[in-house]
Amino acid sequence: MVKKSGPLRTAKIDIRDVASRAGVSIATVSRVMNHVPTVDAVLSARVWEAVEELDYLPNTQARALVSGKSRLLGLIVSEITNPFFPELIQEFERAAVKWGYEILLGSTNYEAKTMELCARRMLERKVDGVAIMTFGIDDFLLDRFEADNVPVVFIDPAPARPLSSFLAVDYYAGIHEGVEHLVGLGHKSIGFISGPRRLRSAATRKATFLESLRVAGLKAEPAFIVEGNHTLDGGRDAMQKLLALRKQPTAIMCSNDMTAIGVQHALFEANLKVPDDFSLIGFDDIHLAEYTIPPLTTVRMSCEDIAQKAVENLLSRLRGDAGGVAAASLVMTRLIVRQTTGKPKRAVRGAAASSTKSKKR
Amino acid sequence: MVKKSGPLRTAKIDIRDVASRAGVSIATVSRVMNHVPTVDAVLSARVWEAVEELDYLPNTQARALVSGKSRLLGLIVSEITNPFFPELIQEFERAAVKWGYEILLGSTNYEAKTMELCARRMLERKVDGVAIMTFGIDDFLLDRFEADNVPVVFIDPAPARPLSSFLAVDYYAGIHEGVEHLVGLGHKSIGFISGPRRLRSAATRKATFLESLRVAGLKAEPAFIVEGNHTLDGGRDAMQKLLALRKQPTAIMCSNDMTAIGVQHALFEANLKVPDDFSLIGFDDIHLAEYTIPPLTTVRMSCEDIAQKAVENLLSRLRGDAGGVAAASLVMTRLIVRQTTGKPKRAVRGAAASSTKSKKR
DNA sequence: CGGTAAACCGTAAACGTTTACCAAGAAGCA
DNA sequence: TGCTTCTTGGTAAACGTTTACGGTTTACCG
Repeated sequence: MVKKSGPLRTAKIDIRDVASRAGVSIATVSRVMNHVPTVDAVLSARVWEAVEELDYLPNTQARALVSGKSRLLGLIVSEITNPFFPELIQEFERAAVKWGYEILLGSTNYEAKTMELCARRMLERKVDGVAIMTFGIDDFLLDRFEADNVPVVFIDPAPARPLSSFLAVDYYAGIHEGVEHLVGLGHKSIGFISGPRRLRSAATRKATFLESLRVAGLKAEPAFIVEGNHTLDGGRDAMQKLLALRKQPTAIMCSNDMTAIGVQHALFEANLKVPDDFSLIGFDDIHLAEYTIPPLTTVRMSCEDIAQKAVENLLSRLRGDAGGVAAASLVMTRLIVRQTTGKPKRAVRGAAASSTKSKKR
Repeated sequence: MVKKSGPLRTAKIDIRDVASRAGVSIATVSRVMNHVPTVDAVLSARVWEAVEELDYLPNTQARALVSGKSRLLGLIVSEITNPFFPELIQEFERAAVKWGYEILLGSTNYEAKTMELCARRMLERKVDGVAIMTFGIDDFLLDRFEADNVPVVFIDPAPARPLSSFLAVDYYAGIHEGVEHLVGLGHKSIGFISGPRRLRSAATRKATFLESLRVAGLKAEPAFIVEGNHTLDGGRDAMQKLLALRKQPTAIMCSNDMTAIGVQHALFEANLKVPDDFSLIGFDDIHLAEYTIPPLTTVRMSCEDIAQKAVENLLSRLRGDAGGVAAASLVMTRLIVRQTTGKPKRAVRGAAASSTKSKKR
């Protein structure tokens, strides 16, 4: 507010300006700014006053250069354009700032080349830790992180390495619940649209689905398992493949919600109804899932949970709590029943029309 | 690849290591890394070789500290969770990396306090320029950017200031096209669901809508103009308000696509059909718009265009091409007709059922 | 009242680059 | 051959912080 501090110099003000205005040394200013407790209260007050008056902002790069800590956390995701990730990013950032960290974002678009670029940026900007929320990473990149002593956390099991750790997701709970729900409704042939092959978590989801089928006493029809890529287009295309089949499943589970929305669209174009003609279950429970028409039954995986656990994991290792290699934290999943699941057509006995109306929330 | 370089030192390698391995001075290494042309080809080759062998990555913060350029562009958006922004961000980043820049992301969530924090981060990290793609910013923050000599670009007209500039969006073209389309179908009372009041671009969209109505010879019914907030929930709530009205519009235009999707949901819940009971037009044309059920008629505003123009604007001013205050570049909008618009119920003469089927793409 | 310990603060040396300036060698010209 | 002019590489001084170290003051105890 005080403007008398001079002729509004265009030159940026630094710690020396603050020091001289407060009548102390730069070391003291630094200590005050870093909340070092051993500085006298009156000096501290003078410093803060000077900081206010001069609108002083410390230079992050100088700080990072000498201290060796950037207070930056890297976050590498698959595709920022898939709504699941913005939700994740938001939570991750929230968790990070709570501890005084900022985030550096990277999006791989499922390309190894881009992943390498992202990793390189993270290294160059000297992030203190990295969360990798997409497919696996080449070993030589992990070597680099290790060489620079930066901890890494993955989603889903990753190769055991000195500085890397992972978050375990209990896919089984939710997915199993999903097929049980379908079986309970009378479905006997259930299709699955997977994610991109390279994405580890997608592979796990598919394997878990297969396992659930087995447990439920159904056997998998290979033709009903088709590969998607976690996008709207991929879901649409995959469903079209399924529709081209002679014999078709009566229900479809999808590796993520975007795929399911693509499926809904394919069905709409084919003039088919959900859940009358096909039952549909997604995965992730993005906010949008509540808003599709009809609202999507899906498996919820809390991205808040994931984000929090990821940064906690990273930070605890930064504090030297070590351990870390094994992941203690388990992320839960569970089924959210909305309106894309119903009895299969062929199984319908009497009350055919009423199945659409069951608005479970 | 070559591992003989020593016992895999955990210490990070710096420019000195490269220099000594290549048998040159650090100045030469620096020159090589920065592609300064006056360095001898054979030395240059030796340096690159050493860089390869040592996996050397320059320290960005040291670089930035001394050169005064961070090669970082700030991007402040409203809400990362609104799919329009990820698409924007992706394009912005693409454009930035093309010129060797990286981006620092900030999301305000429509809160002035958060905006201030974002701006502060940008300043601290010493971004070379900032694009502000959300509501206006407090003057004192602009002062800070000016004091630090960092150029700013806004979307939509902003106060004229030495270092700030803006992108002009031709809202009128698309929105006018939208109401003309509706009028052509026979609609006479058209409602509008706006964005958050504080968002300048939202205010402009609403004003433009009103202007288009006037031009079309219709008069605005105040009760049909309701405030949303550019989210799914906001759209749903706003539509519920409209549905509670005694007399209702036959068509609704929305300030963005998320709002329109919320509206579709509200209509679905009320067991009303689009476009039979209500025609609906969105704004933005996010990728998802093609996938709603039915697919959304909307006004396209190319975020690729916006992103490219924003970084070009920033970079040209960084290069000192100056000028800049006035925005030469105009971003166009145009209507994309899909399946949420049709004749109003009351105006339907004979072929009522067929209107749904007109699949224009 | 003298001496020791504790509490604070300032000086200066890092941190890893870029870059202005200078020196040395090569090449061209008389 | 000797002098000038390029060319090219190296030396060293920044950049804005943090922090180890040492020095000065104050407090406390005998």
